[in-house]
Order: sequence, then C-alpha cells, then structure tokens
Amino acid sequence: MPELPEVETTRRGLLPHVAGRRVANVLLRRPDLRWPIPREVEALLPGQRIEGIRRRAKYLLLDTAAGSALLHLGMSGSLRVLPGDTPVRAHDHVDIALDSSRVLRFNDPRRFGCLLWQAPGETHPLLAALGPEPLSDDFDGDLLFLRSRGRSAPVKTFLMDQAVVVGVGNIYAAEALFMAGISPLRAAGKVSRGRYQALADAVKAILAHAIQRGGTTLRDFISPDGAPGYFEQELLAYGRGGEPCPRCGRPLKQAMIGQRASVWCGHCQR
DNA sequence: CTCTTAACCTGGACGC
DNA sequence: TGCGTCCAGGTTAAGA
Repeated sequence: MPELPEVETTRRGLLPHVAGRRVANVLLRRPDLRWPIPREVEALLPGQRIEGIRRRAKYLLLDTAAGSALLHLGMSGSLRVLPGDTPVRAHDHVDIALDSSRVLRFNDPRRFGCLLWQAPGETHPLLAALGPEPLSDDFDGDLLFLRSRGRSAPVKTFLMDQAVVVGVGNIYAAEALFMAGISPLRAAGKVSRGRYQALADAVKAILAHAIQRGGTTLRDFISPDGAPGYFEQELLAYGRGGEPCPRCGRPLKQAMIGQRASVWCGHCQR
C-alpha cells in the first residue's frame, strides 16, 4: 500500500495526537507481524512520553527517551488514532494506548509490516543501508547517474531500489518515469545524465504533490483520521494499461518488470 | 557486487 | 453460490 507520500501523510496525521502524549499501555494481539515484535516494545514503551514522530524512507519512528518504536506499514498496513473504546476489527494487531484515552491502532491484513525497536543513539540494521531521502538535497540526477553506471537492470527496478533512493514504490516509479519520458525497460546504466536530472526532478515533484494531496488511496489506504488520499485521480500511468496515453493518445503498454506490474507509453517514453 | 526469483500473507476480482 | 486462479501500494533471503 504505502509509498513515501502515504507514510508521510500518516506521520502528519498522527503527530498532533501523539506528540507529547504518554503511553498508557501496549497491547499486542499477536506476537509477530513480518518479524517477532521485540520485548522492548512491551517492556519499555509503557510510561514513556512520545517526543515526536520521524519518518525515514517508508519507516516511522515513535521517539521516546527509552528508545524508538520502528514501524513499517508493508503493503497493507495502516495506523489510526481512535477513541480508546473503539471495537476491534479483523487484523487490528497492535494497540498503543495513550494518556489521552485514545489509542494508536495498527491494522495490517497481510502482515508484511513490522514493529521493531531502536535503542537510543543506535541505527537499526534495516535503516543502515538506505539511500538518501528523495525530497532532500542529497538526492539529485547526478546521484542517479553515478550510481547507475554499469548496471543492467531496468531503470524502473533501479529507481525502486531503496539503497539507491528511498520512498519510491511501484506507483510513483511509474509516474516519475512517465513524466520524465524514460522507458521503464531501459537499462539503468544506459540512461544519460541529463535524463536522470529530469527523472530526479520528476520524483521530487510527484512525491511532493502526492503528499500535498494526502497520498494515493487505491484500495484501502487511510490517513490516521480516516480520510482517504486524493492523488489517485491524478495518476497518469499507473493502473491505466490499455488506456490512451495522456500525452499522445496511443494505448499505454502494460507488462511485468522486475515482477511488478508496469505501465508506460511506448511512444513518449524511450 | 549485481541480478533474478521465490517467499512472506490475506482479500478481492474474475472466470468457469 | 462456490471454487480455483491471479493479482495487489513492500521487502528480504537465497542462489546464480
């Protein structure tokens, strides 16, 4: 489900409800999601004051003096702030009850998400090898160009590699490549510096705009207050295989690239 | 290293 | 109505 804009939308939605609140209780309805939930979550989190929420790549970190809860929403996860007496629904796996009598509830049907722990001053191994944030000045066309030299994988696969740049998933990779006029099938190592500059600009523009629209809701993404995202209606390529290209009118192609459904225009994207 | 493939898991859409 | 198949926004692990 969530790429960077959806995770950032979640962060912004949670922040006013969570920052400064104290954790009253932690309830795990199952011991694991993608991985076992470490004992620190139950042992250390209760009683802590949540100082803030950070996002790194598609991860969220709930910061406390005792350490940080590290969350990933996987494909189907969502976090909501609800009244403490809200009835539990299927796949409500974790409750973090707050001293405001509300509860931060983690729902994840497919359980590809995770809840882990990062000790103060440490960097969790999952965060260690991540590439730069796409909306930061550390990310630009030169970085894509330099890191792609000698690589034969399709540029779409390269762009979705979280070690290259974080936050770009299947939706926004398709959109950015469409906007930049680059075929997703082209070998990453054969894209020019100038075209990578256009691609980096497209990534930044699309992610920033999607955040502004509250993310993309395809099936089930919801922000913490229950609102959907409104970017879906602006998607130009993703999910539109066979439809006319918005630029030239020819039918958009669809195929699997790196085991992910991909849509592009064979005329406008080279 | 880089690249490809399979796997994790559930639910919804679709075809018969 | 029911059942089988395929597909889904992510990521890791294993093997070549």
